[in-house]
Amino acid sequence: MYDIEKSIGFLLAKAHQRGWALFSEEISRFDLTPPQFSVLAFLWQQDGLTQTELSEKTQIDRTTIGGLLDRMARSNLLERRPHPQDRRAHLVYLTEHAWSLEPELTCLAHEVLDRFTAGLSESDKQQLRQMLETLRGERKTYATTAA
Amino acid sequence: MYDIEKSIGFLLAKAHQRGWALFSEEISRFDLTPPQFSVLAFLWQQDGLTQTELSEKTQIDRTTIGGLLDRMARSNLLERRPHPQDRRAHLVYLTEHAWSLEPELTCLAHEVLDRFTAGLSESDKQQLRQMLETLRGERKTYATTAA
DNA sequence: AAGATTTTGACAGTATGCTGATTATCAGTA
DNA sequence: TACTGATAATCAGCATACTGTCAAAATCTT
Repeated sequence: MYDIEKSIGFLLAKAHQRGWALFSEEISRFDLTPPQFSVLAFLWQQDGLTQTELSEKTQIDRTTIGGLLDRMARSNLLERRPHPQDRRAHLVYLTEHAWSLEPELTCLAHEVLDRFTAGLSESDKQQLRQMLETLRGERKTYATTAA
Repeated sequence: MYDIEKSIGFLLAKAHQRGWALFSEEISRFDLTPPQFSVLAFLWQQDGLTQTELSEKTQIDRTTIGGLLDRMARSNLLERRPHPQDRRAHLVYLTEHAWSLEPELTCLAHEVLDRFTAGLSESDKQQLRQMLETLRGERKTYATTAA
């Protein structure tokens, strides 16, 4: 017997599904999707990365992030500039428009997250974060500009 | 500032991503995907459901489960039979082949889950299950044959 | 019974997310 | 310098997952 309803894999998928749905509903008016918001959030921290670097930071597959950046460029959120030293690579930069959205979207993301996790206490949330980090697995650490 | 790396939504997505990858790797030799395994697990519990009932139980979108069942039928895992009372509906039944896979796949799923959650204690896992249930949100309860 | 509403499943369209192959370029080596 | 291997990004192909639309059939209402 396999009680799928009790399986952490299944529950993870369904919790993720609900989080995605809640967040999608809120950010769709900005023509954004949850992964696109993630990319924005990483680029707000640091701009001018290659697609491969962005792929490693966001843990989004190289081939997936290609199309994702295409759509974000089409929405005037970012642009690709040639890499000065490497003609194979592109550097990804946010547009003024993307920068201007930062305060509002940051606030919105916090609100939605609070609503999503309304059933959990602060210590629950901290424990959950740690457990999810554990499940996420060990990853290479990447040098940050400001260590 | 939005620290996306600490966001429960983001961590949920990445933990889910890793669980999916681990499980995929193991069940791909059965030509199965994680959602397809979920459908199997629900059908092992109860057979002969309509697509809509199955969609509600598995929390997989009506339109998504259509194609999913197509592919599973193509792999000789299930078949659709006409509903005796409702000519719009189909009843989904597992094949002998699907039934024969139950012991092996159940065992494999437990193994992979144990490996996935190796970093967590038993009480951690129980807490995590409860928190994920909370995040998953309240759902309608469906009558089961054996209440 | 006749008309309105709902439900079931299909289809089109779009976005993620992956594998595998390909092209262009870079870097190291004989 | 020419060859070899590695790397950056794209493309094709497939499987989820959702929205919206539709036809057929069931159900409710009058």
